[in-house]
Amino acid sequence: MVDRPALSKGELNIARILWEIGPATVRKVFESCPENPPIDFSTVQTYLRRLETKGHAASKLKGRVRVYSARTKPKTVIRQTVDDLVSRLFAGDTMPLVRHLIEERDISVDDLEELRKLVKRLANERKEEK
Amino acid sequence: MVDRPALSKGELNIARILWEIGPATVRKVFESCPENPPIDFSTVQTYLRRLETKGHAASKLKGRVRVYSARTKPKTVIRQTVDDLVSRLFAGDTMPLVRHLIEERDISVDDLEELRKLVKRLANERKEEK
DNA sequence: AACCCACAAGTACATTTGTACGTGTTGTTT
DNA sequence: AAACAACACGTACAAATGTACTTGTGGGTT
Repeated sequence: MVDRPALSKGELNIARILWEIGPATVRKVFESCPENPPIDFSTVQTYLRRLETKGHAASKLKGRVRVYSARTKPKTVIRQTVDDLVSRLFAGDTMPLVRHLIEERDISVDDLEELRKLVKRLANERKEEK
Repeated sequence: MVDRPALSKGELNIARILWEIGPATVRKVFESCPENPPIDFSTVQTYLRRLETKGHAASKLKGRVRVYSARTKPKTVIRQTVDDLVSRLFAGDTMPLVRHLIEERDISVDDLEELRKLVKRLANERKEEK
């Protein structure tokens, strides 16, 4: 498990697109970027290059174009990023963030219901582990 | 509601300390920093200065020392930071992060119980709103 | 053949961030 | 008074980041 350098905000945006659309040329990624804020083709190119440098993407020349693909899974990067956030904002404690999310951000009734089930399931799993 | 520039990781660390210990001199803040990794007194000083520049802290000379105090509440900064994270990692959708937190990070049985109550309470509040 | 286009690859550059040093000033100790 | 300690304040500087331009090359078009 190599420890890759963390992704910056900009890099992360591009990585997300790459995860979403799968292996793609710079142009494809570029075209998948949101219109706003506008971003330059070569900026995308730079981000992809940096992603590769950091080990989060790989690329290969196919004919005359370079095709990039993700080398890290969303889950991994998400975990790293969230770990980082939790440690910085809440001294490593998970619950305050969970509370913040369900209290401060609007969660739909359906989502609440889903949460209820999820909590229940986890509580059960815990019981069995014992 | 002024929109202050976001805090960098380092600045956030210092801001957290300031929130925790309240108005304090550079030295106080410095002494409240974790031993490890070691940080220089003047690094702390710089962070505090930058926090002030960005409007997140205020300071006043008391006699010969400068006393810094937070100008933004944890809640505000937390909201901003989490907003940012959620938008970058999950395209603005809250639930995936909640799921990640309770599934991927170890939550104690007690915390699960607390969550259960919290969800219940919120669900009730929702019902009454209607 | 001459020209144009798309793209790779390298380079550029201002800003932000992490980290710290140097200088001057003012109380404190010898 | 001389020496020192504790700070404020200004400055420094490398690395990371956001953003983009330039140059060269090979295929497609006129």
